[in-house]
Formats: sequence, C-alpha cells, structure tokens
Amino acid sequence: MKPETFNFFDKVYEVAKQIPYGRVTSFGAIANFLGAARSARMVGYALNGSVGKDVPAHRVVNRKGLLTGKHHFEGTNLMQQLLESEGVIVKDNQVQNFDEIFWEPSKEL
DNA sequence: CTCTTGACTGAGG
DNA sequence: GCCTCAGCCAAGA
Repeated sequence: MKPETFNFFDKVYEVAKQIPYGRVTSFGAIANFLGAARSARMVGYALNGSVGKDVPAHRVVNRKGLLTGKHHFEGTNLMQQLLESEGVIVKDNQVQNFDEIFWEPSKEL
C-alpha cells in the first residue's frame, strides 16, 4: 500500500462527503479535481470502499448522470430512492435535472 | 512482471 | 440520437 494511493482514495472520500444536499457530481469531476482526469475508474473503485465511511456514494454518478453501479448498493433501487428523497429527480437510474444539480468540487471548494 | 477487468470518457459511425 | 470502438490508469490474479 503506497501513501499516494491512500491519498487518492482518501481524497475521493473527502470530496464525496462535501457534496451538498440535493446535489450530485460525476466521476470525471472528482477525478479531474484529484488531478487524475483520466482515472475516472479509480474514483469508482474508491467509492467501492466508501461504505462505512459516511460517504454518500449515491450522489456520485457518471458524466451522463446515470446511476451506474447501483447494484453495488444494498437494494436495486435504493440509490435512486435516496437521491429522490433529497429532491433529485431520477428516472430509470438517470438524473433528469443533472445539469442543474451538478456540483463541481473544483468550483465549490 | 504480464494480462484482465472495470461505479469512465470522448470520439466516430 | 443511439451504439461501438478506443484510450486511460490502477488494482487484482
């Protein structure tokens, strides 16, 4: 386990935790903020271990606003229900007003 | 050390 | 506008 690797994962957790209520972000946005714009997949990997770390991974979606990876959650539609409970309009595992509620870490932080 | 895989993204058909 | 291909990068086998 290299320190750099841990920092990468840890940073993903930090950013994800700071996502405001009713807002969502994309893997690319986080990856870009971390300086690894081409490592968007790693962000998803990091979020894979976000369970139990108080990280709202359900607020993190791909750049299309699609709730990919929802099968990683407990239920099949839990991820969608959580977002809808926060005021996020989700349809067919995809964020409808994604353009409006999109939260960019590099802008807000 | 090499090959495969993947919660991705952008470009092309 | 939807589907496919290719590029990236890191972790796991």
